[in-house]
Amino acid sequence: MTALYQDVALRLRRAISDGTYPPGSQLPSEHELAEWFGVARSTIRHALAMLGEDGVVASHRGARRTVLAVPRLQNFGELRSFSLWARSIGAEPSGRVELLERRAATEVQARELGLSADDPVIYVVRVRLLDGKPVMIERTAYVERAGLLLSFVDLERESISERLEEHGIVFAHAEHTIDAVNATPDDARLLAIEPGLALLRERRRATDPRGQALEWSEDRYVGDAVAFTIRNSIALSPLVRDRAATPETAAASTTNSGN
Amino acid sequence: MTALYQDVALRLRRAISDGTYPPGSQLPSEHELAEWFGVARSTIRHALAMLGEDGVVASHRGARRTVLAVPRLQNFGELRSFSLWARSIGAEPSGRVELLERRAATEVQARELGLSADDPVIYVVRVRLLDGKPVMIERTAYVERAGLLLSFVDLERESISERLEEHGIVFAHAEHTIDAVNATPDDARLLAIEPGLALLRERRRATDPRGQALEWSEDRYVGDAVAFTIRNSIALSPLVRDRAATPETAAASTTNSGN
DNA sequence: AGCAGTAGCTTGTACCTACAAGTGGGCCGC
DNA sequence: GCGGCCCACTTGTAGGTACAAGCTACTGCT
Repeated sequence: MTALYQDVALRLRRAISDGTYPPGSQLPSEHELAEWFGVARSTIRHALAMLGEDGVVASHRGARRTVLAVPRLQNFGELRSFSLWARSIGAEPSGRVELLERRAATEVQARELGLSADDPVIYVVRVRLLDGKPVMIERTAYVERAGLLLSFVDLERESISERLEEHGIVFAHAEHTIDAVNATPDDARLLAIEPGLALLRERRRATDPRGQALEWSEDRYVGDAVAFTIRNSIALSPLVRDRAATPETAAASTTNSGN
Repeated sequence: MTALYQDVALRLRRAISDGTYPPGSQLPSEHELAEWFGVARSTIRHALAMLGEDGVVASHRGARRTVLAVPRLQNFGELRSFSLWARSIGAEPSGRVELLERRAATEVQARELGLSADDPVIYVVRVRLLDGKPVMIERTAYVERAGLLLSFVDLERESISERLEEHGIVFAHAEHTIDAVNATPDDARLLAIEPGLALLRERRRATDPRGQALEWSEDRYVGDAVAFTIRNSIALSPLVRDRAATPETAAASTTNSGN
């Protein structure tokens, strides 16, 4: 079912996690690993490449691979889904729907979702809670195809993305832009915090496997509740530093209705 | 000099950038590309895998690859180096050193850099400016090996990382943790902003190719000047959502001296 | 003892074959 | 006309060979 190289990668991950190859130590050579696992060197290399992408091992021509860090288990689903993430850290997620309506896309939404002006979107504002404490406001515009399925979802308790996947809507790629904003009076009310507190803002565009946009979201996290972590390296750097939020998106996102 | 697959990847990137294969369109098959470029299919696959890691193309068994987005040129160096990044967006970077001293590592610094308690670090506080406007405070602890070379660097004008690489100190991996904090009075004074303004905080641990820690830094960006962007996908997700800054690091980083 | 040169090991690159798994369009029958 | 089936095409997986490039440890010379 799963590919051989994925199985090998998983077993290597486990070997690193359980201390067989602690951070700072060197891995056996590709040749040795291939012999032990009974696979070709190319398969071992494929598996090790995955660990390299996750920043778990470093490699250099001529020298054996070095273990950089213990692998983190978080996957794409946990990143996109608040519910999945919450449960993975042992907290109880819940949600409170502030707004749910079908309406014409704003200019920003149309551009980000690849729609024409005034095409309809499903707009949802939810406050997300961890163990009953509000930690995030989620203002999401779904394309009609995905959004219409929301009527089948119990938004207060269920994970939207989990249910959508059951209906054949699969989130496969995402682009996240992260900056910091002060809480507006509206934000403060919804999150039960002081106005002006620093919030971590994540604007996210998620697409299906074909690259068709499915949602555009503006999430605001309470600063002392959540952080994002990225690993990168010379070989692989998915993180980009940008200049300034553009004025129109900054202005458009200061109210509930303008996202 | 450069590897074949890197050359192919570059040419494909350019073909996407210049509109030959616009976002949403489909790429030629691996077979066709291999023939056109005069290389093996495995080489084409290697190149396409790189584009996939950058979120530029999506691929699925059975169907041709889809172009997701125009590639961004930013590389690892531009992410680590404020100077390189600034010049790449056409702005003039500069810096103002507020503090530079050799002193014993704090508990946090020792843990992050893999040092023993009271091992010395070189601690630098710099305000970074874009076209003369302060946008970031950088509070960095260097391990002695790297930090001692700082005496050769003109900190007001030059890029630390560029000069260190000339001396054989190479930054190869980094782990970034991003959250939001309100500007302390100290931050506000250094950045010439109002206290309490939302700042984007990036804590960064960078290592050499072997995984040996070189620096631990806490950078604070003015929220409306800089944002970070990440692309990820089901296959590759270097981004991780974390719970809360730990109390000790949050407390330790509220003053100049405590980083 | 100390140093330089080298031989062997290790990873990187490039090529190849073969087959599996999944897509999509065209053809055929109804 | 329309729906279902099938086949050609496309990507994914797994294996292999050969050689290049770079590191390390050892040998042997001074």
